[in-house]
Amino acid sequence: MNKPTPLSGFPEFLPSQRTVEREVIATLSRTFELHGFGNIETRAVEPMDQLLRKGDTSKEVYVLKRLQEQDESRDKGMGLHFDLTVPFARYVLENAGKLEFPFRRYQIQKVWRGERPQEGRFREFAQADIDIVGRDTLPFHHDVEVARVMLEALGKLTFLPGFTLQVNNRKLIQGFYAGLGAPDVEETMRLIDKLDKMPATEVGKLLVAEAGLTDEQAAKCLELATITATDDSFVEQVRALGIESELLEEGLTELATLITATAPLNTDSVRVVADLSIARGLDYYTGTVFETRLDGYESLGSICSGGRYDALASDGKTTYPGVGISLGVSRVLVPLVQKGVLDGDRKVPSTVLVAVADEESRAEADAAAQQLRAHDVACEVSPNAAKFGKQIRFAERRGIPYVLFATRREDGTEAYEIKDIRTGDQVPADPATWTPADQNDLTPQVVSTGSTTGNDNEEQEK
RNA sequence: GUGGGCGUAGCUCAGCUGGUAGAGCAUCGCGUUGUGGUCGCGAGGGUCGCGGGUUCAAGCCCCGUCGUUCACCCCA
Repeated sequence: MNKPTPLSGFPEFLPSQRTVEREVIATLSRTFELHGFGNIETRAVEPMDQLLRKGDTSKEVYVLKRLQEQDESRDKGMGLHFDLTVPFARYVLENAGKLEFPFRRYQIQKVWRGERPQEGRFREFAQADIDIVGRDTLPFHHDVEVARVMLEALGKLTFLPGFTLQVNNRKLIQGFYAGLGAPDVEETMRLIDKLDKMPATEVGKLLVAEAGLTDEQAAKCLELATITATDDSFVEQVRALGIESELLEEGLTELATLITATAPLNTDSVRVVADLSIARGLDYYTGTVFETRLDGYESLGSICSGGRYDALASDGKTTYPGVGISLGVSRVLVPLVQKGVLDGDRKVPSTVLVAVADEESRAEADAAAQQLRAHDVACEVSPNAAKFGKQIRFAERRGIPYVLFATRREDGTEAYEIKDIRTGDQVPADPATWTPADQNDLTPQVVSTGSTTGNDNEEQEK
């Protein structure tokens, strides 16, 4: 068989690299649970009509089909989910009678999109979502809550570069555009969303040409989008533009509340900023919207996004409003791991390699290994009785920090010595009780090599 | 889906206007006969992505194809 070529857009990790991903997932899960979010996992597949509702024809869905399918018209069709929000909405409706509202859950799963892969952009990738959904109503303080929870989680991922959480509010910008007299608020928003990819002057031309704005109106929209603030000072800046509408006021109040409430969570590595250029394309968001940039890796785009959707799900009688935010686990990790910035410190979980002096004594080595495992020290027994130098090198290659040797005392009784191959220190040890001095040696650890600043400087110039 | 770049050893790459396939790192062995890493010496490893064409001769030129990558689109 020929060597298989890797499939682009379907990233896979080596065992040591997987350490990084597992650590991130464990940290996220623990933080979410500390805030009372329960975990669910939904099936990989949804009916096509669920996936394509909201007339979103641009979504590239992977369709599921049986190989021997005879009658295609019989099956209404299934596709792999392209996010975790649509399946969650369906899940809420399906289990509405059994869930406690407001219902909060986290979900860390793979999703699939039939797009052309690029850096940080894949066809199969993992995301971590938290959402809170209410029945009929959901107070605004939950918008603040999801932001706080995600900020706390990101802050715990200390081996990653810093984050900037950018917040805006759809009511604010829609109210502004409407108050301005924009004929097509949706289109205006969609074009404003392009500001991170396109110069403001270009967007201005499009606003006139495609959204039907006058030059003055377009200028006001662009001016609004330049406003950023780390506190509620943006309110005055918006008012200074002289536009008034009820919706705008509502948005200003909400955004100010959120920024003020999350400001105390700012640290060196995690920042919250009101950024009025954030719009989030044409989506189901109705209020708060989030995007997140990773310091030094701005070209990845937003690595953690979400917001408020007043009609996450509806069964016709009851409407379920929600607010949530989703971290692109693969988007963050795959580029950093592939660049070698992040990795695990070993290729195997073992803390100890039990050396084998000769095949006759393998049983003793196995017994010593079991004594280590009995008190949770991961270990493996050398696969062969090669020269000890070879066995030490075997451990070193795998990143196993300790090697256990059986020795024979003068009186003929068996004793053990354990060697820390990083320092060369070798001391007597009892496999029944030995544990490493450093607790971190018990499990593989994430190591951050190289710079955490990334290499986006060239791209930042334009 | 549209347009550009690139496919040579496990990895990173060199290979001039066509003339017998190379380097560094990694791997393995020996020096060093049961405690590694340094150093020295040596060895193994290739359908040059695949198919066709031009030529006395193709890694190199031409056509096709597949893979990959970047940009657009869209987004985690």
